Amino acid sequence: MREEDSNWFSRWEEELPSPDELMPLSQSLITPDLAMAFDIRNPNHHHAQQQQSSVQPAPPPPSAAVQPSSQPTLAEFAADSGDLGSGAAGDEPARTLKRPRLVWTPQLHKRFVDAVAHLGIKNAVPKTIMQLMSVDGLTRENVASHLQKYRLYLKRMQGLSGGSGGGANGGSGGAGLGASADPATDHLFASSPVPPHFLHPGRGNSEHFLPFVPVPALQHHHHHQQQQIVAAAVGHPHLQSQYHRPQMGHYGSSPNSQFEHPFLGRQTQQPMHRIGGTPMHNQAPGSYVEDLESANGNGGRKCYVEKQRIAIDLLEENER
DNA sequence: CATCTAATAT
DNA sequence: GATATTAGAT
Repeated sequence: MREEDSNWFSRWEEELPSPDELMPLSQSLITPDLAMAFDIRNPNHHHAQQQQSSVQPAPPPPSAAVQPSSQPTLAEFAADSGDLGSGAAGDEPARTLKRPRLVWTPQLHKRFVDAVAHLGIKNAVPKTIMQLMSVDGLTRENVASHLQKYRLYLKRMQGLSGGSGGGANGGSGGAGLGASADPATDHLFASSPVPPHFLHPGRGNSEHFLPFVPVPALQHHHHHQQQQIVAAAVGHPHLQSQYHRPQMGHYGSSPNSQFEHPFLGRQTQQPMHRIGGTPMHNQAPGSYVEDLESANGNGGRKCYVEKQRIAIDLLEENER
């Protein structure tokens, strides 16, 4: 028995770069006004690794409300200029904003996984996932696309860990680091632990937690000035794919730590710090999910999306 | 209309 | 290579 077996998990996240540390070198240097101005001037094409602070998916209400206390929004631009020479220039529908490619950072992906875990495979559909994640700028398509890939990843893992046991990587319990079926198909996915239920739905034990989440309507409160600020990480397709993946034969060590990317965005501002000074951190691989179950499981009864959303936020706070 | 899967485009 | 977008079916 190697302690590694139980250690790799407690540290898996610590190795992830924290948003603050990842802060590249821009972001808050840009004032909201600038960002806005930039936004309008963004003719087309990716090449703009800028993120939108308050991107309105469809209706662009001219609410030029510039909030001085904008959260760490990004606005990371840089060499966005050079479009590919030509392309479609000319028309720049301010109404049809084209957002930059979303970059799924490990943190963002983690939120995604948490959301799926909290919802249960059954309710984990693009729309609900997106809602639970509450990341500004995230669209249903973003999630759908990612979900599609994620499902394929899970499927592959099921195949490898189902039956033979072997070693796949750490076994079914821990999907994530250690070994992936194909290092060429999943990079990101390996950065987040995969709840066991994902691998065998209807197997193992607990059927599921959330029997059915009504998910009626999320935040439809009349006054919602909570313009989440995103921050979805966006970047250059080419720039980001510069790093390689020297991870091939790694065994119980630091599998992934070369992930360096933008930051992830948060939503509603939550100046809250630790809770009551109870650092109950270090959750075991299995207990991290259980914690959730108690929150929404049978004992907890049905909860509203809002609650779940909060749950995710808190969870992240704890696991940090 | 939302979702899923596969294929294709950027 | 990672995402986005599309198509066709459910």
